[in-house]
Amino acid sequence: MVQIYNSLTGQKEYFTPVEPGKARMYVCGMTVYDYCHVGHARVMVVFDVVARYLRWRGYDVTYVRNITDIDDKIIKRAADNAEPASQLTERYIDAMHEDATALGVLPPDVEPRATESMAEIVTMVRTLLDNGYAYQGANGDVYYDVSRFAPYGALSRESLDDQRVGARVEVDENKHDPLDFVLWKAAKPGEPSWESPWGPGRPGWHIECSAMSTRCLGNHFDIHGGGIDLKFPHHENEIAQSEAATGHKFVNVWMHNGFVQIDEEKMSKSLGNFFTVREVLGQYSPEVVRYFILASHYRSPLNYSTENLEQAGAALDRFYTALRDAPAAAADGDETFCQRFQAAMDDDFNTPEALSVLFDAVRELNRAKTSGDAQRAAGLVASLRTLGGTLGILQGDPEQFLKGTAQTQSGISEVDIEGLIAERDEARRNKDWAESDRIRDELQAHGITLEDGTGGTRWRKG
RNA sequence: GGCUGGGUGGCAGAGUGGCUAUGCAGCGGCCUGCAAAGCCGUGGACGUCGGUUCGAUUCCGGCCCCAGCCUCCA
Repeated sequence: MVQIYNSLTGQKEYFTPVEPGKARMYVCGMTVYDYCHVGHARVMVVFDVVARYLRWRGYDVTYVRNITDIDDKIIKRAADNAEPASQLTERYIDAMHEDATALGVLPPDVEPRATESMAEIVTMVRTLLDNGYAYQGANGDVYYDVSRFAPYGALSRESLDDQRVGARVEVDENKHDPLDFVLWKAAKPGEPSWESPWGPGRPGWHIECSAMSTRCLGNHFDIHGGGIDLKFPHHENEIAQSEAATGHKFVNVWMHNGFVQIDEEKMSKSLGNFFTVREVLGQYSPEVVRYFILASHYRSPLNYSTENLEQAGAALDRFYTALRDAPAAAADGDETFCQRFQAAMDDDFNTPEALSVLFDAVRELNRAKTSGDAQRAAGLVASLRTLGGTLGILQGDPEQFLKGTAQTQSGISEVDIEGLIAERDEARRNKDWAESDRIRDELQAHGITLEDGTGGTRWRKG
């Protein structure tokens, strides 16, 4: 059985869906006013693996990942650019989809946008007002009254009083309590707005997720995920809004992935120490980035460094070297490795452990290849490709992966490489080892490594 | 100050009350013209102080240190 660490209870729990056989999952996606950075990539990859794995385990998964396409930052950025907000968001939504596709992230089943969910948002705000969980301030904004929701603080495990002690929120005379938060924000002149019973305005950040998730998945669903920085206040507020509005339990399992860090510090837009996905993909293949993310457990911090990216590349080289020259995958994989892999993944999606199982399979595959046991090798290839598939890796052509984008990076074309190899073959036939080694060194200087095998000489990057 | 997670061998990173994690790097061997790749073998670890236990890196407690949240942030 799959076990998942539930942030709400602070422990691993066996996954028991609301509806047997189904898994309904909502993940907080991006606010689209800029390019995705590696932190966003981590969320996308991590929950992509959760969805893939649950499907592989036989669940009928509905995966919803929203897009926040209206908020203060978007408005500000659009104003700075002197362009309509919608034009700005369209551009970054396209960019996000490109990044996701490059990283092998499968599209979610539903990708709702805040601006397309206004009816549900307004309805939910109205319900909260009608039920006495919200009030309208003198400035026209509608606020959630935190004191009315008794379980407030359950997710962050802090009482209201404790939170007020450390509160850094600005004093706002429109609010009854500093911890109250905006549900509906009245529009200032020139700002994008939507009609509502409280005048033209836009939704607060938290309400849109409550509205979109319950609209797409029902009042009560299985998994809600996002970065750990969303735990408070965003997710805490979602619970307060949703449960107060629907009267139902909102979410069973809360999943939060850890940060990407740089030099032991959180990568974030506010700190400015971030790398965008497209920057990184300019230097490393998407599969390397994906492997780098999965080589750490999703709840741990992930330290971004060139060294760690290089290590991810080296690990994939080993996989693809084993896969190269291997027989075609058999119909069935190896039972033992499959079980070990499943046990690792069942334990709160322990991808590092799962990868170690795959490495053990690699050793077996290399042995089988050496001993000429084609049947065994074919079974192991099947295991690697199927199990790798649930992680979204090892689906490529080995030769292509190992040669990489050597031509563009090393400044030497594939034709030239082949030419030099032919020259070196000639030298080797003449036992001119000096010339042979000279050519090999020359290629190595271009980042090309040669391997002399029984079937001739082959090359790879690295 | 409150709350969350952590501190594992040269690096990355899992895990376990007594038995090899895994990958990269190192060392020895096989293979090779020499290499590379691969295989075989091998060294090296669990922040600190106490406690529980026949035995703790693993459980409990104190302490130290790190990261994060408490304000927009994946």
